[in-house]
Amino acid sequence: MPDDVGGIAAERLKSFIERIERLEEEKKGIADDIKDIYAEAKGTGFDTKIIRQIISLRKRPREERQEMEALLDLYKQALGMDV
Amino acid sequence: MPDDVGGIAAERLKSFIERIERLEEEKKGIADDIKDIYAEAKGTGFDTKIIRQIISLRKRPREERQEMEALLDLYKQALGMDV
Amino acid sequence: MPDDVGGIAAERLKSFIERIERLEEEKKGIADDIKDIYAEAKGTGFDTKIIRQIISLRKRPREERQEMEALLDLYKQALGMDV
Amino acid sequence: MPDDVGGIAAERLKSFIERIERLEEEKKGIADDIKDIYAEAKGTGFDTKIIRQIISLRKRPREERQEMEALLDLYKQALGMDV
DNA sequence: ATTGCGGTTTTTGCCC
DNA sequence: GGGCAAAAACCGCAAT
Repeated sequence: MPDDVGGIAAERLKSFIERIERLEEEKKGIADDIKDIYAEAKGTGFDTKIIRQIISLRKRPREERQEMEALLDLYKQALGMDV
Repeated sequence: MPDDVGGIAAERLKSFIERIERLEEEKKGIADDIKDIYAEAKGTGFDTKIIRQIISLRKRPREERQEMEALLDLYKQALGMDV
Repeated sequence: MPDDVGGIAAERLKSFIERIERLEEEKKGIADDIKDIYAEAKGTGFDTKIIRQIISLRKRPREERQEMEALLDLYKQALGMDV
Repeated sequence: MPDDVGGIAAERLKSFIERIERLEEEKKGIADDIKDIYAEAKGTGFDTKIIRQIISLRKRPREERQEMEALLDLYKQALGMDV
């Protein structure tokens, strides 16, 4: 562990932190852009919640999705909920 | 809500989603870059948990100042001082 | 607006705040109990994520649920996703 | 995973869910009580937003102290001081 | 009255 | 798998 605070380790630490902070700002900028698009979509009449669902679904492998649905059905059945 | 699925609304929807997905990829790319830096820092011997704490602490003062200002404004408002 | 800080208004404010804080503690206690049950269910082999979905579904009126599903299908269709 | 839907697992699942739902109702009840107090405070002339801020500020020091202690521990750890 | 916004709580994903 | 940070859903408020 670099413990010579006055030496090079402190510099490195500072550098790491600043690089991370810089990237986090960029990340935040993009997040804001995404938010803008959702707002625009909403303004056009779309339901943003559904859009989020779609995007979420497109991320997951179809197989996994079906597995979760199957499990959900199973639980519903066990509870006597309408199948 | 645009319900002519085959028409222009579908195109718009597709466009929105693709724009969002594109930006999310970018965002993920940056998140990965950040991860890499943490890995590098760890490889250099730093404790990433501490680095996270430091970054969090550095972020807080910024937010906190804004919050305090907001509270001050609220007090002014509550006291009937012109805003 | 009660602005006589030294008078009864300050007392009332204090009282409100303490009552709220007391209730928030209770609320947190219950939230912890809920967490415990999820943990127990998980320990018994259940999938907590699905349980959460079930509970969420049981909260919503069936009609509303179907509406959302219909909208989701519509969007999927518009995007050419497997229907 | 217990898959004998008709058997005891279904009973257990049902039991877990009902216990959770019961507690969530209680929690909601308390949340409503809190809401009522805010309403009462508002009716008395107080600004609820300010009250929320105050409660939030009062909560913070508690959490912050714990956080600082945790950070201190981390530093000790990072410096190789026996934990 | 309706809708957008801010803040709070809940859920999800991630790293260890 | 358990704890922690980020994202999303939810709710009350305000402004129009």
